[in-house]
Amino acid sequence: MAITTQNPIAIVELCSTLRQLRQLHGHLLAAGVLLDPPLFAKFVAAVALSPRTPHHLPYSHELLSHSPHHASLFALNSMIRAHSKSSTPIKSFHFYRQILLADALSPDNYTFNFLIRACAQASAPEAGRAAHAAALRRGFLSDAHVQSGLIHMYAELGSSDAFRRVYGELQNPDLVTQTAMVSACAESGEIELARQLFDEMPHRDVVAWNAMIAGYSHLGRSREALDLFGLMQVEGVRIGEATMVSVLTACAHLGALDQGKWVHVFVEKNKLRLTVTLGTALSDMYFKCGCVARAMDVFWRMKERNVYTWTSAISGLAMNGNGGKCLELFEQMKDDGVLPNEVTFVALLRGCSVAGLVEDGRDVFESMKSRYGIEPWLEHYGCVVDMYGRAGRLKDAISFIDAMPMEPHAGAWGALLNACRLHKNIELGEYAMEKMMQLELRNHGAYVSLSNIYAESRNWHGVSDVRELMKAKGVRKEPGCSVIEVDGQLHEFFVGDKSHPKYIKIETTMKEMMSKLRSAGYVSRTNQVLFDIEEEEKEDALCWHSEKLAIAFSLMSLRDGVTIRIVKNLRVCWDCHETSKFVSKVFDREIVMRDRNRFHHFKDGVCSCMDYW
DNA sequence: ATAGGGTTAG
Repeated sequence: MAITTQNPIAIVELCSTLRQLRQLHGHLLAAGVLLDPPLFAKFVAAVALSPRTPHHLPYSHELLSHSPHHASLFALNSMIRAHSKSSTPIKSFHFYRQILLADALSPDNYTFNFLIRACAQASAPEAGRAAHAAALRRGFLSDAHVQSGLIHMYAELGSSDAFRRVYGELQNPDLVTQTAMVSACAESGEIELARQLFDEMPHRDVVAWNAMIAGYSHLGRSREALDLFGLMQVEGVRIGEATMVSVLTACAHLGALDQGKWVHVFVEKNKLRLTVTLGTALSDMYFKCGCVARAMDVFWRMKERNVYTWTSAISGLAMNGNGGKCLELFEQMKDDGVLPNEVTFVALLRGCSVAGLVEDGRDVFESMKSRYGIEPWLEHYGCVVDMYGRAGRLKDAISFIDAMPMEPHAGAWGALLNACRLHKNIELGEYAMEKMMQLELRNHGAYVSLSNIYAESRNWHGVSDVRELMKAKGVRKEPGCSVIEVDGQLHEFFVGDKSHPKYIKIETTMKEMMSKLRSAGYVSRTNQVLFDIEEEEKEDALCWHSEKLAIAFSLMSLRDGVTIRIVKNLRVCWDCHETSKFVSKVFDREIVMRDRNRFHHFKDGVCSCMDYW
């Protein structure tokens, strides 16, 4: 590496190994650059905050402890800041004490801001209250960023009363503080209050808009997030990278491909740099819209990829049923020197599961602990159960559950139950259901799965028993909802929904569609279709599942050859799945359907899931 | 010289 002393700080960013950092340090030392205290402080700060080096934090600590006379307030504040974002935030207090112990130094507003954020990151209420008290004692509570930090911290700690009190005591809250309050209210679920505060703000900058948009996005209220983004453009607020990230998240959640593409064009037209965060959000949006090729294209165009980027891609491939590619990507991730985390393994195991790669999956699960020192979560166990079950190895699945070191959760039994549905094992299915109900009485998905097991084996008594049970336990099925996008406009359909302005035409189209499908050999299995519907509606032959309504509407609205893209909130039922297969053949139309778990790509009468889901 | 908002899975 060629080293100049022109801009030592920028070079820190380029180092990706501890050796390179040491080398750089040696060169700067030899050149006498680090004799200048401000530059030394900057160097330490850059090392501490350098995101690319795994050992940057201990190394910056080492640098600092070898030159105590250089430990300026700036350097120590930087250490507190760096730790506040790390996995060991509580170490911030070590540097806070160092400031207190140094005769020539005393903490300032920056110190407390970072310290308070460290407490939030550490979820440490006692430390947080101590930092709050210290900031008060030293007179820094008038600082907007300290206020903002406190509000953020109490929101993070789940203490709604506390952040309201902090905010309530202020006479004239600054823009920064108001924004923190909006964000805190949204985070604690009080989105309406957040919106009210937001609307009442005399000035709203980009950050305030982003906080509000992210608030909606976080609660899954993605349409409101996009609506607000529209308003933001009307007001002429300058749109930046962070805005785009929030908007892309909302698009991904909704499966709003047209709007997502618009963002992509915007990013390119305005020459926004494809940073890790923005690139990841963009690639993830394409994955969640079922556009694997575009997603991978963005992925490989990125200059830098971190664990989020890789995990998003592995998970995206798994969702789209490309499990083999997941493992390939995992190898490339390792070659790139990026360490996987818990979430990466969830994605990988799901990939092995959908691809039926049982042996690989078992190796992956084993390597988690042995090679990466990662303790599996309940989710990981659930994935493995799903993997065995899906492959038809129900015995392996059940003995895996029995061998779990902790109490199996409802998810593990749920995975087994789904496997029993796929492989038509009533006896084991009933057992799994029983176990599941001891843990989670209100999981409507379990009831539907069990009912489908009965239905597929024509056991009508079983079906009605489940219905009775649901009624007795007061379990209500979440209403099925499908969303499609036509010309950038989102259309939402519920089960038996007749509220769409063009419903009459939808109904006609639907009838024509179904009769064409029937003459092509489609046979319905009404028992399953009707399970989700209320008793009185059962008689009504026109009560269609939301995805069927969405398909009929697409056929009458979309030009020939345009892919139908549907996002569904629940798992797709057998009948709608069958219908989609036939539509793809009879109407020569590709359908991409995202359900609760995965994607179904229908083409020429075949689904990418090979009828296993 | 340092401060706010955002990314992954379920």
